[in-house]
Amino acid sequence: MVRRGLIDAGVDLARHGGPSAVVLREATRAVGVAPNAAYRHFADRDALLAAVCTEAMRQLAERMEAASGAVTHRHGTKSGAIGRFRAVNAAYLSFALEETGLFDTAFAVPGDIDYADDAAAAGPAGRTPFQLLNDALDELETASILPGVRRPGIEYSVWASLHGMAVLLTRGPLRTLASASKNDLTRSLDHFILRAVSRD
Amino acid sequence: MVRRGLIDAGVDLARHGGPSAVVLREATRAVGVAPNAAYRHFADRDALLAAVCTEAMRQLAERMEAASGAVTHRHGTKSGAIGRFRAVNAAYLSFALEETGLFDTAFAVPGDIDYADDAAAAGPAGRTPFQLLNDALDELETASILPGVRRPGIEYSVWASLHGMAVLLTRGPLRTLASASKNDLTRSLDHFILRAVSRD
DNA sequence: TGTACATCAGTGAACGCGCGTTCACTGATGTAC
DNA sequence: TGTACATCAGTGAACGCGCGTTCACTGATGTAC
Repeated sequence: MVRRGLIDAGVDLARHGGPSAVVLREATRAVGVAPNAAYRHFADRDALLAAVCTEAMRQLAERMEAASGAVTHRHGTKSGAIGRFRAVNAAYLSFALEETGLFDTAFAVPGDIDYADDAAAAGPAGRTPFQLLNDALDELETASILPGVRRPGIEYSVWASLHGMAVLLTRGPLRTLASASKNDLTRSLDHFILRAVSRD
Repeated sequence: MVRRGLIDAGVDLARHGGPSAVVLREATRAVGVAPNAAYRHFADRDALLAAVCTEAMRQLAERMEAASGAVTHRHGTKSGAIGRFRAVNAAYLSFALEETGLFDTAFAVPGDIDYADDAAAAGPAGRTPFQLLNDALDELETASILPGVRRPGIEYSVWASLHGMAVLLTRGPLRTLASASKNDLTRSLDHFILRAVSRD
């Protein structure tokens, strides 16, 4: 199916060059089809890009679900809650570092489109990255690590911390740091977040 | 002077459309000069863009310096330290929200150029945004609010939190929120950061 | 079973666009003797 | 004081590029009667 091929080709372009590398003509070239054939499947270039963005978000969700699922401590225990929270955070950052082009693309939804359709941007377990972060924070609260009064809205602050470090380390002024230094900074951020989120 | 005019025109373009709007031909048009005249002053389009980026960073520094300077509490007091720290953080976020194009551009230095030249990217008091954040954190430590053991490297975590919120609110999935909601989120982040940074 | 017709994915050629950049040039300004 | 020359900021015209998109089309597939 050409439609699927164009999206896959777009993802491949995005992986190496970010959202601006998702060039309609190049995607059709990869599929081996005439440039205008794309218009059978997408209204225009932005519609193709939107599909690629959603797919990139889905791959991020997949990574985060896998990382969370790999933590075997029982649900509701302190170690399980902390373990899953840290795993989800670490997966977000490692996806950004290892798949910078896709990470950028996941957040480059064109035009006025708001959140990508939740179902399309979710991993196999049906959860989006933002939902997975919320799940982990809920479990921290259940395990009495995060006080209930501080729970509402804290997902946005945690998300901002992760996202900002991701951007600074991959496209921002810290992008030229050696990877050992980058690891130091992500570890330091991990402590920072845990401290902001934990009961004293 | 044409050079200065091209930079100013570039800043104007960046203000409305971000770094990709810094189009060499458009800048020469604004100055009223032939397109190739730009090559008397810049090696190529990236060199012009780099100059515009540095200028954008300088304007951010200026805003942060002004915000910090407006806090009148004495240096070294707890209220002064907290006041300046919060002022610097708030200035970073309000610059991002009010001058989104310039904010993006400040961090879009092209090619392999690392930090912009510190002197060129500093405000009237000679401090860059990153230095101003460090100054504020140093004062928090002096005022015994931030324990010394936690001081090293914490600037990166604070920076990441601010930067991430800025990106999410201006270009990311939260960009469509009403400005009242955006204010709630920045206030919530303020508490989050203060908690991570304060002695228990 | 055969004929007529609609549907639809893909073709081939072309379009206009604006970009960054290069070329050979002009004309004003400063400087050496 | 005048002449010869170097410097340098800007001109005018043109280049190749690759893009997104439109046009009229072909040919295979399915369907109604």
